[in-house]
Amino acid sequence: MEKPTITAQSAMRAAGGRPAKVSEVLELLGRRVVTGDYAVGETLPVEKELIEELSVSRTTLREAIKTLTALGLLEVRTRHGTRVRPRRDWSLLSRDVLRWMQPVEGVNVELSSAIDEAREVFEPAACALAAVRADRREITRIRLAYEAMERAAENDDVEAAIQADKDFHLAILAATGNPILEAFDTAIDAVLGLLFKAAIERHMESFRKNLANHLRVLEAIEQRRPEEARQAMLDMIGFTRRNLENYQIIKPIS
Amino acid sequence: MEKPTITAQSAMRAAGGRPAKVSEVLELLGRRVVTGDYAVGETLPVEKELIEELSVSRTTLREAIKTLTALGLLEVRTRHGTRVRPRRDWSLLSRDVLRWMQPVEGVNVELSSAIDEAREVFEPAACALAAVRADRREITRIRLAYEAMERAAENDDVEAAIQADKDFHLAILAATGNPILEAFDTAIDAVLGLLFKAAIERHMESFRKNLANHLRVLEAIEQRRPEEARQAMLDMIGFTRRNLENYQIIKPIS
DNA sequence: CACTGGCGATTCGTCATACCAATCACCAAG
DNA sequence: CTTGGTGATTGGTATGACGAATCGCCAGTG
Repeated sequence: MEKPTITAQSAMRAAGGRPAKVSEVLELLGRRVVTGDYAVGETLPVEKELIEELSVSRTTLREAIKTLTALGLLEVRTRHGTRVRPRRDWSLLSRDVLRWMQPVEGVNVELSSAIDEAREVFEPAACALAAVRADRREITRIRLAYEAMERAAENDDVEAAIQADKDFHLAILAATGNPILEAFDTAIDAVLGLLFKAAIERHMESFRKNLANHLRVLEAIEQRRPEEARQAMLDMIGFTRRNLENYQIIKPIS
Repeated sequence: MEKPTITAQSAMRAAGGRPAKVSEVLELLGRRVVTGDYAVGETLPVEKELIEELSVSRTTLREAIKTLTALGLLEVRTRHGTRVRPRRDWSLLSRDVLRWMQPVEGVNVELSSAIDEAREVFEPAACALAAVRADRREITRIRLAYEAMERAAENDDVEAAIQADKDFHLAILAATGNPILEAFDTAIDAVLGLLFKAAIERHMESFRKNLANHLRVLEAIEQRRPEEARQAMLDMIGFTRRNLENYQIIKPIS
């Protein structure tokens, strides 16, 4: 029997405050899968073994596996066991999966690069849509996020800067009125935090310089100019990308 | 107690051939949620009631609910019951959720329009990436799909046409080398089938006219010309969109 | 020796029951 | 009216059991 590197874990706690055993098992097995402790195509130990190793009941184990199956990580076949599905079937936009794919500390360069590349594809388009469709409330949300960024820059508050920057992008996505594009908010929320944190901590000044780009985006949306909004976002992402590449948080486009 | 419109169900069968009760319950509850039988924010009946209504064990019910929770449809809180989460939390790229959102026959116009709009955003970009990164095997797959489209056009084979058209788009997505963009393959696979079917059945001639557009895309990718590939895909989607709008399969852009 | 048939072990799917912990509703005591 | 207790409700977990399909092994047969 193998010796998975992920053995112990932090005690997840549900809303109520209980230990929430299922989520512990879920975290543990989820990480083992994405880290390759259980390789793609490999068959996991049978239920009995996992029950003994994890010291949980079959009920708990099976509920955790059900969740992993729904996330596309596992595939259970009666009498054949539980196998790890190929990577392309994983729900990469799920918060849990994204979290498991990050190393314990730091960022997953491959994944972050892919997400950043995807952002370049759909965020400019999202801006253009937002410029056409955003209602007053949504525009206000974008503006508030921008103003929070300004305050954070003044106060040198890294945490607030990250949060406000994320909010800015999430508010634009929400303003597109397209539920499919909005599905990316998990990826943005889960990863931009890590990316921006890594970048801003290294050099707060670049965050300040980027404020002007954000303002251009905001004003273009307010003035209902989709093409300007698209271009402004494109410029902003280019600026950000150069920073992230310099710090080797993501790798350059091939 | 309410009377959900979804009460009976088709007998889902697992790989082996058994009834697969969990998937029956999953289908039933999933549809009730997306159709609004259980409205957003509403609390589902307690476990005991559902067990009696569905005539399944608690184990089976809970495993189905675990899956729905992983898909973002439900939220379970100890002592407070199971509630339907807001729509923006649903995993819209999941095959199951997409299927549940389609009416029993026909297409969901709102959803299809949103997916088509998203396609216009990322498929041209995917083409440009594919033109840069696709390896020989991936290009071959795209070409084979195109040739299958030609054959289907000659033979007036609607089913083959739909399948080949889907393959063409999926092959391009797979050739981007970006796992995030590839996550859309479920949406493409689940919805293009319905859209194209509805369109091609109405007018096979438009499928033939669209062949030239596909060929342009293929050749641009083979010749490693990203901008041409992007433009060709943009033209193709514009052509398709006009058709779909004419047949009122999707609604015009607002 | 090669093939056939069957028995038993394996493994996931489902069920029934029990107990726990947290919370809520309600009522009695002050 | 407030306080405090008390039981019912509800989801979380643990067990033990049975079923069905499959696989491996081995005895029986030609």
